[in-house]
Amino acid sequence: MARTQGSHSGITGPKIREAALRLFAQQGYAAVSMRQIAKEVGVQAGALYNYTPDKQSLLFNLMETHMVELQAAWDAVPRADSALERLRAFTGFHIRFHLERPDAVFIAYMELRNLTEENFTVIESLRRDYENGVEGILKEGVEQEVFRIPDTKIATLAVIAMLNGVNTWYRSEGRLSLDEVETVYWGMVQKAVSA
Amino acid sequence: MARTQGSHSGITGPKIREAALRLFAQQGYAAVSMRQIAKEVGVQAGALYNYTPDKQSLLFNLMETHMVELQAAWDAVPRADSALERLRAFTGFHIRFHLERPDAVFIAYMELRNLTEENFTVIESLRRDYENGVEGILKEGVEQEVFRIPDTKIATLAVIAMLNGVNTWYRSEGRLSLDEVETVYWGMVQKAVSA
DNA sequence: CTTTTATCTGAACGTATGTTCAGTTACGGT
DNA sequence: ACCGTAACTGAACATACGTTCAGATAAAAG
Repeated sequence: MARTQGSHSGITGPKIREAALRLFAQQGYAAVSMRQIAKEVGVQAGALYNYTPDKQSLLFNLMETHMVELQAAWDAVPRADSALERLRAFTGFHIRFHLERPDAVFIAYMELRNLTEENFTVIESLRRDYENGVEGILKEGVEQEVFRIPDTKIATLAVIAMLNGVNTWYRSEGRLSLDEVETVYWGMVQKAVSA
Repeated sequence: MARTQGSHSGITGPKIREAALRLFAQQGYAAVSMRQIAKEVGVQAGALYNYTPDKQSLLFNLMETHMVELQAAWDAVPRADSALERLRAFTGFHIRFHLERPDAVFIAYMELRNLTEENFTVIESLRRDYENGVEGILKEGVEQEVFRIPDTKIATLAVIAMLNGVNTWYRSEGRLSLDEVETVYWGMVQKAVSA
């Protein structure tokens, strides 16, 4: 047999990416085999190669898509009037965006070492772009003397690291609502950079 | 040939742990083979099994040692008088301890998913102990109204996440000295939890 | 010097890996 | 109704994996 009933090209591609995303996040890129992904999709391993040239491209594709979507989503957030308001908007955005995609976030941070050198360069560049956006807000706030931080680069990384931490513990059935989490974190971020 | 010249048991064991630590951190547990570790030590793969029952134990041993040492080192830091001073001491301690062992830190945070269920439980418990120590400081500060934070558990995780971020960017040849880094982070931590 | 023992080699075990490809099937277009 | 082709199978490829073990060797013990 070949080409099982009801199989359409438009459905297998996404299914592969979804399965790879979940499995890579759960077990790690190196620990997941192409056969494992194929099984999850309901297909033989060879069929995957109609959708990706190799395993590495599959990983890179997932990470690049995530980073591009992240940047696009942030660009789509209306630009607030003050640096303080922009930082608040960023805090909320970052938390929510990351909590909606725990697997992609996990992969984007943990599987960098499994990327080819060229692929790594691309992803790193996308990450730097995103970080620079945040640093821009901080710099502006420092100039206007609404923020006081000795080093905007470090502060940027510190804020992002702090916010990323949410993904390690937040559970939607948990004690706090998303709004509460956002409020708590905004309180800390705001104070941490305040003048 | 067997038992090459000058080989002593006291030297191969540590060499294996060092090689495994470095390789696991660089490439990930699943991506590193026993033969690769053996090559780094200058020995055949089979010889590793005189020092570890299997690959999993090697990983677990590294992680457990790291967590135990972390706790012991923090316990050895003299207890400061006020909650504020204790938090400052913790900030400095945590940054320095982690920067001295980037590989072990990386593994302890990234390879949890490659642990057996029982092994995972042990490591998680050790981590919780460490976190609880920090939360104790925050709780005390809140009671004495020197800190104001809506949720000490979240604040604990946020502070630790922020501090852990140092390891992703700090280079000893870089722009800032260790003391400067410590000062900058302490400034942010202090403000973030301040009343 | 002789014996014991810790340490390591080298080969082998069964299994799994990423990837390729000739062949097969079911769908889309005519 | 027929064909062309996109989509998939199933087997095969070379290579690598974790682990075991009989045998070899150098150091330690007597």
